Amino acid sequence: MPELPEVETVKRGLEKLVIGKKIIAVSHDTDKSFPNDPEMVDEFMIGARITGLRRRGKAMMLDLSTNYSLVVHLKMTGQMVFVGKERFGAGHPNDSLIDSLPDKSTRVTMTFSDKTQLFFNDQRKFGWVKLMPTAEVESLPFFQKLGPEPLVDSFTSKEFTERMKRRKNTTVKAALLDQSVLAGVGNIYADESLFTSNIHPARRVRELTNKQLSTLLEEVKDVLELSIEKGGSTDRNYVDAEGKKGSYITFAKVFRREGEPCLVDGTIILKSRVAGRGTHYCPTCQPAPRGFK
DNA sequence: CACTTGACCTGTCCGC
DNA sequence: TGCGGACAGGTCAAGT
Repeated sequence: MPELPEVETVKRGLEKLVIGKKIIAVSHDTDKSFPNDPEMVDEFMIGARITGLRRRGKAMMLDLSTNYSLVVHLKMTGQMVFVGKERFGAGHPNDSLIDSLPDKSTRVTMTFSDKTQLFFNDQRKFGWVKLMPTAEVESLPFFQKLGPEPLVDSFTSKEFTERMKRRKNTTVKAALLDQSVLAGVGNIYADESLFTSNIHPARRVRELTNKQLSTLLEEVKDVLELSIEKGGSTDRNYVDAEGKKGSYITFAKVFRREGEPCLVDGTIILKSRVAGRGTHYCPTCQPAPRGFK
């Protein structure tokens, strides 16, 4: 679920809410979500203050005053939601997700010295929160394999093209979703950027021109930036650090618009399966390769 | 090595 | 209403 813009939105929200707070208690329901040695937690997490937040790809780090960090991956259904002192209470006209936390999807609960709390909720239990020395974070296999950040200025279309061409025999959609090529693009923004690039998702990377690939990178950057502006996409589960939904999905041109008219030429948007994922496209704006069913 | 597929989980939706 | 199956935004292991 959460791709780069969603994780970035959560990170920015948490920066305003939890920096400087002191953790006085932590609990979890399954070790899968919080795979940490209890002694390490006691020594380096309890009593620590949160000093900063970082994002890398779709992962997020909460740095602690002990020189340890909490590395968080939300995977498909993870949420990091802060609950401050003001709650309306369930059933109140202004209630929201935060009024019912913790709930049955709560995997990790952190309590701060001012009695506010941070919840890691994750319906499907794919996500995790790992405590480790800050200096060791980048040695995790996940970060070792991770490609460059698309939104940093130093990332050029030349480098993007070279990296995409390492996957020249696969579909362009599979290459975009490959986090070792580029960090942070998931299913929504792959479909959206391929649409605005007029490239069919099932095209092989090897048949794309350098011009098409540099256009694709520009479209990837644009769609990620627009989505960050809109607070991310809420298709089902995603919420920001305050439990609020993102609005990008209402700007999506193809994602979840199957059966509706293309906003460019009115052709009905189709959905099929490419790279093992539900894939949305306009059959006239994005002509299919030969043999595509 | 490059590439594809299934597994990890829970919940929801759709057809019968 | 209930039941079975397909599907959901991500990654990883194991297969060819």
